[in-house]
Amino acid sequence: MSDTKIRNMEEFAALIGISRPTVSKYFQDPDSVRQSTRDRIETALGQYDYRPNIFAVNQNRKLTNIVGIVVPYLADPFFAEIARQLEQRCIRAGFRPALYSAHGQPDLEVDVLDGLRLLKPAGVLLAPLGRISQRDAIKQFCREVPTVLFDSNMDGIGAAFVGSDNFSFVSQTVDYLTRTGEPPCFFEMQTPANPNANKRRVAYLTMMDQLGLEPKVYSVPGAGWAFEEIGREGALSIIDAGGFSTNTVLCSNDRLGIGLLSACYERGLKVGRGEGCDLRVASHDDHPFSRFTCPSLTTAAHDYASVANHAFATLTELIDAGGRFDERQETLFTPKLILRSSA
Amino acid sequence: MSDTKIRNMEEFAALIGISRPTVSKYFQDPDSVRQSTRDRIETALGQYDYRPNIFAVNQNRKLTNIVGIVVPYLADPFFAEIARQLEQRCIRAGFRPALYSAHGQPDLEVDVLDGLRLLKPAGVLLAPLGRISQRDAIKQFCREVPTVLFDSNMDGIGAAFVGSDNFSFVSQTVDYLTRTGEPPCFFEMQTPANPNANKRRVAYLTMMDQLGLEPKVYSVPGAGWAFEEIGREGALSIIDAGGFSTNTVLCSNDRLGIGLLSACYERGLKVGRGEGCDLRVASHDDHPFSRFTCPSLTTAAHDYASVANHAFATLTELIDAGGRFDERQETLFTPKLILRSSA
DNA sequence: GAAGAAACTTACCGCGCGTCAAGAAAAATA
DNA sequence: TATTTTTCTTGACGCGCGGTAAGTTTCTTC
Repeated sequence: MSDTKIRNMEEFAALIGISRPTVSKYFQDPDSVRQSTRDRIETALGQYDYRPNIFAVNQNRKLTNIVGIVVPYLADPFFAEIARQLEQRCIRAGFRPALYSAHGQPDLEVDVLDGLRLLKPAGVLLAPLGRISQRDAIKQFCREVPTVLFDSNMDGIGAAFVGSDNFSFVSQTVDYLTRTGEPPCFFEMQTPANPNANKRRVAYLTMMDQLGLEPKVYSVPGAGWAFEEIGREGALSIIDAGGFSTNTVLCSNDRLGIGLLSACYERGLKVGRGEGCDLRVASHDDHPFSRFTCPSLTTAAHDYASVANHAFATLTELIDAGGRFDERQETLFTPKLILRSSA
Repeated sequence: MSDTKIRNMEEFAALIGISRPTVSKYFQDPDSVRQSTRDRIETALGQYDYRPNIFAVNQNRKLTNIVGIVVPYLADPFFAEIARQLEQRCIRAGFRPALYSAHGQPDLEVDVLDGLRLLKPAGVLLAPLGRISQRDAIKQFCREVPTVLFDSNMDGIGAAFVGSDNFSFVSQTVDYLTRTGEPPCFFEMQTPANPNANKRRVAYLTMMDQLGLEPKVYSVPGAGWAFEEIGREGALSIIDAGGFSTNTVLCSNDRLGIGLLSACYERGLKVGRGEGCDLRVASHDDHPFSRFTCPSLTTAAHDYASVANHAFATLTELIDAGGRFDERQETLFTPKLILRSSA
């Protein structure tokens, strides 16, 4: 590696005796130049430390090779995990991923999108906050930037949506629980941040109705993203007020479930499906930590890999199609029931 | 909000009857123009949807207002949390945070830094992978870009380091555990990814030596970032081989501890400090979920807020100082013992 | 070897903004 | 009002690259 400082493409081209336009062509598509010149450029790249100036490159492009990834709350391991998978797919496909979190705040979500728009990204993978999102701002953004929504759907917004089938989540867990013991009551947040929670409650009510069973929903107070704490506090109240109506609790999501397990432990309730257990607890999402809870959490798992794969594949399709689909696509993946020890 | 599309600063300036250089000055420092012109510009900004082109702006700057934040593994809630706090401080201070994860891979860490260098960031907050980092590449990066390391120190690299005092972590937990029961054995990974783990082991050995007690270290096999799984598997082996040498286990970090708790539960060992408990378990970090484990985990907590505050403050100092300190600064914050039910 | 195709070179403009110098206008001070 | 100071305008250049047109060289193909 030579120490010669190269200031721009002109200098780099001169150094290896090739014209700048040819070098420029190479950087946009290495296959677009003759093999021999490609070799010369690439050996030079090994010798000298030159890479095109990102800002200059992107200034003249209608679109950059940046792909935005926006999640509602990155400190939630579910989103961290899905973001991780999306990022790696972007990198492998030659895009530059730019990862953002709305930190649970609708105004920050808009700020993030505003900032992202300036980057002229080739496309954006967006998991919106949901219910509290500033709908119009997001809609406007999606009109201007090729966007695929994931995890949380918003009617008519974005060129496509990729997520998991909330009804299937609940139908599988309810089915399993009713087959193997008392029918479940449903444990959720009063004011859930995203629409999946509502769909899950509706699915629960529908399933119970279909089975001819009496539904019972516990909506515990609390807002924000501290789900475990909300679940824990809510469960403590319920337990202290006499407990749940059945010995089987189905949580809207794993993080609430983790809080519930914590409350049960604190109150000396034994959770599980074996002899001498007081409560069965099941949940949804397959949160990265749900297999390490005590007891390990029976849950229905997102197909993380498929969601990430398909979301990214849909985005590249969308980009190739010029940023527009004739029809909005919606893809739901079927979750998978994971039996562990809690139910 | 008018629908007139504004293509550049020239048009925007013309529209409000101000010269482009003046508008440019405004965007670099709103206070640098007369109040009356500032008002005219800002009312226009409310009416029309114009913002300077990021790429064009940054092309002519030696440094941008981008602050890079790099963590070794974003799906680890500890890093997600600290990254979240750093990001918000950047935003509040008017920087554009750019968040990256090395996904646990040293080569990706180098790629991330290479990509970051092209962005000409004002500064970078870097938590390196540690032991497996490509030291020379990181050193070179730090020479070129004002960088503050956090969480994981690397001798002589970066202008400053901000982290937690590993010795204090361990001295507090060991002290507490020995005062209140049997002295602890130490539970760790064989090949820890980052240097904090080694410091904690050394601190344990030192403390035990000072107290005149016999140390006992369990180094369980495993590499990578699936700490819970590694802790769980390792603990299962130990338990099945006859158990720990004392009834008190001190884990190198909370994620290993979570795995250990999971193993204990599975084998029917009751963890806690009360009557009828088989094992006391304590740990370090105050992982976001450690208060929801069963039982809740006694641990020593990072002072997240102080680390984030001071790391960011140090970076702004560094930037103001032109990217160089006379002397490398190291700041360690004292962790805080958090007593919960596991020990 | 000639003809045609492919790949290259040279020369130039444009992108949107930072920045500077000179001069004009406005505001503050005397 | 006259003078100084501050702020603004005009005009121009440069940043590093994308892109194009016309001409030249190199590689195919028969």
